[in-house]
Amino acid sequence: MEYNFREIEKKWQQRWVEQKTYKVAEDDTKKKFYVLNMFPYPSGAGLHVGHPLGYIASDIYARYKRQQGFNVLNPMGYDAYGLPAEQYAIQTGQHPAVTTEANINRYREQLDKIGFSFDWDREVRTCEPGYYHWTQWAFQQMFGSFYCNSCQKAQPISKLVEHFAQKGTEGLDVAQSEELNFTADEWNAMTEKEQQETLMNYRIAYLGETMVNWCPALGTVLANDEVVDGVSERGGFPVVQKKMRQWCLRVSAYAQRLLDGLDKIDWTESLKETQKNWIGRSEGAEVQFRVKDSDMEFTIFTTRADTMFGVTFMVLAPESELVAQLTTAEQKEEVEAYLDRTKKRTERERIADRKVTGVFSGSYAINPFTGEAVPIWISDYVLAGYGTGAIMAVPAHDSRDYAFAKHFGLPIIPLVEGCDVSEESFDAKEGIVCNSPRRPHPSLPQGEGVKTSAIDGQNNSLPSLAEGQGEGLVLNGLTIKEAIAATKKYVKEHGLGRVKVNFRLRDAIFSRQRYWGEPFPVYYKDGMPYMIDSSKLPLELPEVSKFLPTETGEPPLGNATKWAWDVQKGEVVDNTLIDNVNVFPLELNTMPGFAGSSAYYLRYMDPQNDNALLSQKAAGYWQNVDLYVGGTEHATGHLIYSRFWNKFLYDLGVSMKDEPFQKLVNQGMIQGRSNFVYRIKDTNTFVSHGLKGQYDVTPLHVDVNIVSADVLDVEAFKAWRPEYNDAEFILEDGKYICGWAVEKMSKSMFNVVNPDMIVEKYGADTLRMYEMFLGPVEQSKPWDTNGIDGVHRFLKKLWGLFYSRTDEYLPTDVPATKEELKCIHKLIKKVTGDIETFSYNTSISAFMICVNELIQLKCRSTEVLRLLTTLIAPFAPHLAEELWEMLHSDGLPVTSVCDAKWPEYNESYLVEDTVKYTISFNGKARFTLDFPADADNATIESTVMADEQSQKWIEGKTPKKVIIVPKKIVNIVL
RNA sequence: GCCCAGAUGGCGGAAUCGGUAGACGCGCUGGUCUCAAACACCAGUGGGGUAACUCCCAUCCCGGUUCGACCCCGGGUCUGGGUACCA
Repeated sequence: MEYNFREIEKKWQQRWVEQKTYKVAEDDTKKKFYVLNMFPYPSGAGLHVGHPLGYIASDIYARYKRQQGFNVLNPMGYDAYGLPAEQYAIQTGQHPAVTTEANINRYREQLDKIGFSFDWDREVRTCEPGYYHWTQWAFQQMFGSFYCNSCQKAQPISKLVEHFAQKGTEGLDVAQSEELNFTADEWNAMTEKEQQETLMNYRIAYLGETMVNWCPALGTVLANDEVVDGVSERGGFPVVQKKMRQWCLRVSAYAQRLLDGLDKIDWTESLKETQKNWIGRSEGAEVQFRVKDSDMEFTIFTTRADTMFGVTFMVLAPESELVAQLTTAEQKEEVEAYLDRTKKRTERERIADRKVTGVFSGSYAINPFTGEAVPIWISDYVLAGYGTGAIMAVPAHDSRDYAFAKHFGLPIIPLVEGCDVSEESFDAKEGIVCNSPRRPHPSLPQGEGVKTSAIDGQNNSLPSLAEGQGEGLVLNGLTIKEAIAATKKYVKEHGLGRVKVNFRLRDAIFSRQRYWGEPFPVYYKDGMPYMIDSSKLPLELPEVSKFLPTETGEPPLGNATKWAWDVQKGEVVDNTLIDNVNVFPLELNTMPGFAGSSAYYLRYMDPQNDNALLSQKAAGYWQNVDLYVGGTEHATGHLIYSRFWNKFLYDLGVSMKDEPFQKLVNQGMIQGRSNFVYRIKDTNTFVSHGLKGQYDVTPLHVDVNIVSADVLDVEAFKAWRPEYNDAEFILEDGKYICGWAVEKMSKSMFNVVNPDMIVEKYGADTLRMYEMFLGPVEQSKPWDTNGIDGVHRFLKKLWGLFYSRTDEYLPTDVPATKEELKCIHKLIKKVTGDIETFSYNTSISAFMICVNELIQLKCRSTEVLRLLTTLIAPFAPHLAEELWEMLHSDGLPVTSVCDAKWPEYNESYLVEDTVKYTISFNGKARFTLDFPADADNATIESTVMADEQSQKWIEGKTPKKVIIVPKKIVNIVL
């Protein structure tokens, strides 16, 4: 009987469905294990061979854990909202729901062929009301919460309102957009609208006026991680900066917790590093600068407090509110021209063109340490969104300030002993501080009302600072680190500013001007947003006549005619009924892609629950994800957002764990292996790869599916495209050899390999094992169908242990021999260890070696074959089920191999009788000798010394040293 | 620019603690079977010299530590990824 994979796979896939083999439920008698894949966006192109890589890896692990007795949750679903379906809808009028559904069905069909152990009863789709109900609910909870810094936790906004009513902002330590100060009386005197607007400053989901990445071509805003090199990640359209009122999530409030949490989870160091950089914690100081001839003051942030004596100018971001206040009348025109110019530049232009630009505001700031008046400039190298949007420039020790100073001829004052700043700035934080304090700089006038900090000649007297500011500061002689600390302390003690930690992580912009996303459960009354009653959720996405923005530039939901909220009835009603008394307009924006993917892992725990995101019981049992498998491209998007989202839900008591994904494995990308043919220029003649050097040729991509082992199927090529019908070929050795290259797998390179085709030709088990055999899961590697025969051959060999070529069923109840047991126990040890470390490729090698050995040994033992079948079940589940069934044809009750207990190896079978030692002289290996496994060092040494071959190498010398490494090597140093 | 990861045969990749390279598979070469091809099976396969045991050279480059280095340390080259005026 042949290994008929088609029949076997069909049979078992059917049986798994019928018997609901992979259905899981909470079971208090078993320990849980939660395996999760990053759910796919169902694109129109279907799956290629790279997509299932991670799913196969996690499926193997899930099956392995199940065999170890764990209750394994291994769900799958679809991230169903997204731009491509909407773009397609705009072009064709086809409703995104329709295309999405069709794509999902295609994905499902493809996935089902591969034999995953998913519990499909738990499937989620982010675009379904039953799912996005809870996305909307979470948003409402964020709207109704603020973040308390002192208790490090989200709190109900009502607590804050109470605090304001009693104490105003006094004693408040909370996350906020800007620092507000008001008294209880002032709060109580505010109108409803004023109070609501004030609360926006604190809510975790808030409506904020922010600079956004506006993509005119897509007609929407994009999050920072959706913008790559100044163009949109999807489509590659230009992006400009624009100020808009948008929903935002106060992710920044959680910055410290997001950073600290990284220490508690089992992710790769490089991914943690990426997140650390993205969060970007920096410790520094905020220092106040007075404006000369004015009572104005402004604050800057610096991490280099030690460079206070090197400040020679100040710079404001063009978008800073200070610009208008500090621009003098005579500079006004020039400043406005500059602002206009910078506003017009797209993000991309700014990146491409790093010219130094800037304009003088006309005002001066007074350095509180030197009393000098330094000019205030405006330049786009300072960002409005970071720190305070204003900096003190120290050209000697910051390369950007240096470039600016050189360009505009501003003074440069070095502050580190022996540093040379004639050509470039000295940015390193090492060396000994000098010039602090120092003599006044001749080109920097003294500010009014501030005493001089002059040092006369060699007199090292302290500089006197602004009146009432106490003792001066001496940094000279300190290391930079010490100087930073000393200055911070001084700043704090003298009320010049405060010590401050800043984060690079920004709040997430949560509005998208799109149709195909979750609608906000929000209506507007008097210009202020209100949440619709949570008992009325979900608020379903309305139908629209077209998917483009309206003529007035409103988002696509502006096209909906039934998109108003009747507060009395608690339902969506026709827009014509809007009276702003009982019926109000609904929000027209929708939520971004990451909204639906931020808590889906929680929903899998209890996917059909209509009363809550999930029950406390389900949450208590499943806790969090034990193993999360997905691509590294989500490092600064999804993996930040969902950690934030989970922490918020944790604060609410909904999620049980502070971190959602305990262990994370990043699967590598599968690249395509493209093939090329070489057309001789201006002809229809193609020359084989080895001879192309003799002609002037154009390489052309050729469909990899008509190439086998780099040999072109010439007839198939002629049939591929009409223009090649009469193509001619110059062959080598009678074959047309193609060139190849590793590229991204994509249609345009004709290198897409479809898993269905592989399954059809070789079977799912071969596909699964081959994908794992290609190399380590974490590594990117090219797909090369050529190697697949080896794995397929192995499965046939495995089958051959059960059926001879003459269709004789081989296994019998003969006792296993010592060699067979040794062989199989070695395998148990190897495979168990490999699965734990995701080294599936080496496990598969071990399987091949073991099966070959068993064939050599003519193994017939059911005992051994049962163990072998158990071990291979996670890798090749269909075949294993079939073999398992055959092994139980003796009348024993047949259960699925999925529940076959994972075996433990017995060390006693693995013990070797003798051990090989390599004998080396002066580190050069010469020969080997066998010793009994329990021989001691003294015996080994004396035997080696007496050995004839050794004597040849020793040549009568007395060895200086003899090193015996257990079971490996004897080295004799002469 | 900064941060991270990596570099081993013709190819994908092995090598647990530093233990004397190249597991396993592909490809290639030769053989068996066949009218022939495919499949299958057997043998060989890092490079170089030799009739041969054996020997020499080989894990990106240079240097170091060690009896011994793909592995540890220092310097450099290249490739991939992240990030980009974050003060």
